[in-house]
Amino acid sequence: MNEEEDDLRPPARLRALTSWQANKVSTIGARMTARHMPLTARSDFAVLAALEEYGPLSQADLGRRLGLDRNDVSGIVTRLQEGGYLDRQPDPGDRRRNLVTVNQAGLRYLEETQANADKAQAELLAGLTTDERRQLHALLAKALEAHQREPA
Amino acid sequence: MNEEEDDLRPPARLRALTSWQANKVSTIGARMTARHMPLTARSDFAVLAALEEYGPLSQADLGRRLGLDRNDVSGIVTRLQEGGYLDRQPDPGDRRRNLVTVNQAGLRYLEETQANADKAQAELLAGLTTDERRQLHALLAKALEAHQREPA
DNA sequence: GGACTGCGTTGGGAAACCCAACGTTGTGAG
DNA sequence: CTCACAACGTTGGGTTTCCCAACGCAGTCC
Repeated sequence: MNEEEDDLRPPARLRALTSWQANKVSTIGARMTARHMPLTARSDFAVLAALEEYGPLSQADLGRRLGLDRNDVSGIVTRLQEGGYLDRQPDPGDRRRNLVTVNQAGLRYLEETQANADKAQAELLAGLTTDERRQLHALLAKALEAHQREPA
Repeated sequence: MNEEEDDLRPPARLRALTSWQANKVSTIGARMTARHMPLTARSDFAVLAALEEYGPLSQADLGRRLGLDRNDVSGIVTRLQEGGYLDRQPDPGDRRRNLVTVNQAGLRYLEETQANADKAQAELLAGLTTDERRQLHALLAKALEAHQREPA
């Protein structure tokens, strides 16, 4: 009967907006992610990846690197600390700061989360060839470059 | 002093994730949008665009077309109705449904929002050439196609 | 020493997403 | 014709992300 089964498409005005597309891709990515891990693991992943790559950081630096607000970083770090994945100690050289350091458990958790993220990623990009995935990645990276110095 | 000013980059593990990129692009898009209109106008735009393109729809159909939850559609439609942008009446043929119809004010509001969305879009994609924008749009569209039949 | 700034924390608001329940209304099977 | 079932709209709730504002404390620069 319904000769146009997949005519359930969003309106053209929406499909024309790249920002709407990006939002949809992001949402679907979150759904794929949620199938492999709790959503909070995304923030954990970001923080742990930053600590692994750049070494001990203050929470403010973490926020700047990840584009997160200070208060959100505070919450994430507290959660990770309570989970035993990192250590938080006042910086001896600047006692305003908390020096945040990953430990072994954190690195293990990071790898585990990376594996799950890769699975979600593969599902998200299922419709694209390897070349197309590379192109998409490059274009998104270039679009983001123009907004490096945004508020955070 | 700081020889690596733009070394404030997010960690490589994050930059490698297309889903993280898409999320960032989406967030920046929201920021650009917020500079031109209240954020709620995005949902308004989606609903009005669907009504304009497909004619009167039930709220459930709106949700399916836009990928929104029924309760969220309910709220948006209520807001738009209170703003005088659409009419909501029980479907005579199926009294479970609300038939939602755009009116003239709604169409005007749609065009106004479209103009603001275009401005935000231009700012979001400032770093890309026209060709790159086209490519990015096509790749995102293709990636989304593979997830047409998702939960909603 | 005093103004200024940065840090971490707390509290809060707005928006999107998702789930569960309820009463109402159609539909289809027995 | 009933009765079970499914769809609709509504309400309420929970979670996450992104912001903004304020506070007390610590460093910096004149």
